Amino acid sequence: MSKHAKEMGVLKDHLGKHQLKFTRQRELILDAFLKQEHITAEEMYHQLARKDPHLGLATIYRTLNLFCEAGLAQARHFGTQTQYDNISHKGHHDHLICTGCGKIVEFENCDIERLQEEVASRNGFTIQTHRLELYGLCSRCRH
Amino acid sequence: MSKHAKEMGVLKDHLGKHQLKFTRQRELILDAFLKQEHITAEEMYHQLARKDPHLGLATIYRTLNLFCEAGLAQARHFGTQTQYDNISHKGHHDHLICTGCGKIVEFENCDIERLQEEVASRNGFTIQTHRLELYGLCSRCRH
DNA sequence: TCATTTTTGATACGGCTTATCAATTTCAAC
DNA sequence: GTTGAAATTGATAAGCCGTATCAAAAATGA
Ligand SMILES: [Mn+2]
Ligand SMILES: [Mn+2]
Ligand SMILES: [Zn+2]
Ligand SMILES: [Zn+2]
Repeated sequence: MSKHAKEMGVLKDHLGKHQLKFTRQRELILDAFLKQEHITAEEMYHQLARKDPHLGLATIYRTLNLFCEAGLAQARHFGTQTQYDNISHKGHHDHLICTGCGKIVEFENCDIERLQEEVASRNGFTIQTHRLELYGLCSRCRH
Repeated sequence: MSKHAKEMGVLKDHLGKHQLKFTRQRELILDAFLKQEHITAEEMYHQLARKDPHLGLATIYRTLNLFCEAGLAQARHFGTQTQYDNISHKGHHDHLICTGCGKIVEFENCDIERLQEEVASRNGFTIQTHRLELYGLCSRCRH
């Protein structure tokens, strides 16, 4: 049984339901993706260049977006490039980002979430999504 | 005494401190900018085309970025284009954004801010900036 | 195997913003 | 008010990141 059997199953389910095909590239990219917490398309392109030098960047983008549709990934626009967040085994969370070294720390805080709902309803809004990112220096970079 | 004398003073101070010059374009753009809460460079370009058809888009971008450095504006990346937020007479705030009509509502919530600090320090971070955006439907768009 | 449909990879394109650079304007010193 | 160094402007090229295009290749299932 492969290391990522469960997620591979999620992907195959999604493919089956949408008349999409299971390809060598999709398998390769999923395997690499699941080893990461956050990764950009470009980073993955360079990583995978060793395993398959002919894998195109467009395929990486297409496939990571496919993972988003399948619920395995989520696109996050932190800096200039899109980070694909591996949410296969995680619920909702927000991020702390170090402006020094780029380190990303995940966190959840129900109190903040609840206050967000309060702010929204006070203004007559119904929240669909939100983004909360805290930018600053990690302990290592502060010194 | 002009309507925007105070902000014009802030701009002139900044110019003086940085060996920059006071130009007709900068005055024109500041006047238009201060009448808005949030505006994109493109929107301002079209608005000002009537007053000065030769005003270039690059000048608008440059000048809005200058206002950011002078502390009069703040760039916010809500959607595809950058919104320049008029903060000349406002403190820090976050935003509710309607995904239906694009309406933007500003809010402040010290409790959220305090919890953010807690999360950060618990993780060894010192916050420099943050972004909090709540996306959803306003009361009008919900019905 | 065969036929149909989807996918892939190379690359052109597009939206938004900044860089480039010659011509113009500002402004402080005469 | 002239002058001249320095900054600014406007037109447009370039850059970045991601998507669209399309012919060739691969996958599916009858
Ligand atoms: Mn994450
Ligand atoms: Mn605002
Ligand atoms: Zn760091
Ligand atoms: Zn609305």
